Amino acid sequence: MAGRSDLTEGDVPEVVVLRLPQYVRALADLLRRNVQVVSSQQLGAQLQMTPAQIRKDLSYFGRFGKQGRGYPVNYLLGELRQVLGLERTWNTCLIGTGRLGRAIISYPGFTPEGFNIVAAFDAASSEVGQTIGTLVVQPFSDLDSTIRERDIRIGIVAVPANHAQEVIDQLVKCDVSAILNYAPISPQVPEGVHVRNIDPILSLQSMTFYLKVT
Amino acid sequence: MAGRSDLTEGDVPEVVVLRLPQYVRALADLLRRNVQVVSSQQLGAQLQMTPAQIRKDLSYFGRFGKQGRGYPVNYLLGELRQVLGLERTWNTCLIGTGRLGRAIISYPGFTPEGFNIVAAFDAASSEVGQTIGTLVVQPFSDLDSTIRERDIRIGIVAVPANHAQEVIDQLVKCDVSAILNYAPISPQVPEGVHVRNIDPILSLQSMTFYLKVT
DNA sequence: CGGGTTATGATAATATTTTCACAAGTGGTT
DNA sequence: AACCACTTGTGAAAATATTATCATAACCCG
Repeated sequence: MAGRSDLTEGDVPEVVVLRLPQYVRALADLLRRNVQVVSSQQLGAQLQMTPAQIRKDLSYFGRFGKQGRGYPVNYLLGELRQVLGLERTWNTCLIGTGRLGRAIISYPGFTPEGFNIVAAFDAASSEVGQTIGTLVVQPFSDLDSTIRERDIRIGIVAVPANHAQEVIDQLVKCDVSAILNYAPISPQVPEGVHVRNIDPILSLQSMTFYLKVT
Repeated sequence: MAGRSDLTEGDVPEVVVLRLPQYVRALADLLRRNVQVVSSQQLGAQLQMTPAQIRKDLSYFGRFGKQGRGYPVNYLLGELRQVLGLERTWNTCLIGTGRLGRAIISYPGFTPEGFNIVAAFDAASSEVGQTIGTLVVQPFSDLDSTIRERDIRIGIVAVPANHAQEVIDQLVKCDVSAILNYAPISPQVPEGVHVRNIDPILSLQSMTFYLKVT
């Protein structure tokens, strides 16, 4: 017991966890601009939140700032990356190599952030065997063995809506407990499995509510 | 005063508005499967929420159900679509015609939901004039006039991070008050402007928090 | 080296959101 | 016509989340 971490994951509210990556990104920006120290005030202005909220969020994980000064950007960034588990890389697999799946594979933003798509799967035999970038599309029958061999903990789902739930069930069966879902459904998953939906339609529809009046 | 609507947009919590599109989608599914009536219990099971929450949410907008029966699917769907402003189509414009922007244009999911991308803009003169699908890429100098002529109320931002804020500022200046932002930044916008960020990296990073332990 | 300034971290006060619990309505059955 | 199984809508309570406050620590500067 070195005395460091008492960061009890269990009792951190999920809303807080959802905000942490934003802090990480803001801090990385500041670092790039050579800022050494930042106050909750400044961060709050940048992210459009109250300073109090930022301080409260951070206080779940430790005491990173100094009174009268603010937070050392580099140090806080490192600590938050630690907390989020970003100081390593994560292997992911993609399911569905249609138009969307291919766009995801060729999206250059994942790798620099430590997320590697190391396998791609598709149901269509016409897709299987094709090369996309550096990946060869595999059949579903490979799913379980590949996930375990390559220690894949995150699945990215890009299949049509009518197949998404079964694909997600498959992933869960392979002990994948983090799923980034691009299919336009609300997946049902057992507790302990985390899902984030990427769904531009829902986003748009929640904005038209505010537009409709005028 | 016909007596119908007292749906005061102002005091509906935003969390509720964010959930409404999910209800709409679930109901559309049910309708497709020819289900006539659904209870909050069943809807809740499908969406993994509590029945109480669903009833409470719906009650902000009216009384759509019948005791002992549940909600008429078709009727409730129509009402919610009304509430969200989905009984019309919305013109949108896309800014940024790089890899991501092109993928967005060719995504077939927007049109059936009533969101039409009717204009595309890019800063690069090499892009301007090119044809993507049915669109001709326009220069930024056209932004304001096109937005007003075509009554565009929604902007879709797919430019690199370092230009996203200025593009968003531009859109706001053209009175666009709903922005779907694909750039990996936290945009700053005046109040009254609505932003939804599509950001797979943030989504992934908020899941690794729960994975990191094991 | 000490007074002035600043901004944290902790806690208290609000505000918001979710859940609970139940009266009351519905439709079917006997 | 009385009963029953079911489910809504809604106040009230409980749980969460946000914001305000403030004592105190760290730094700066003359």
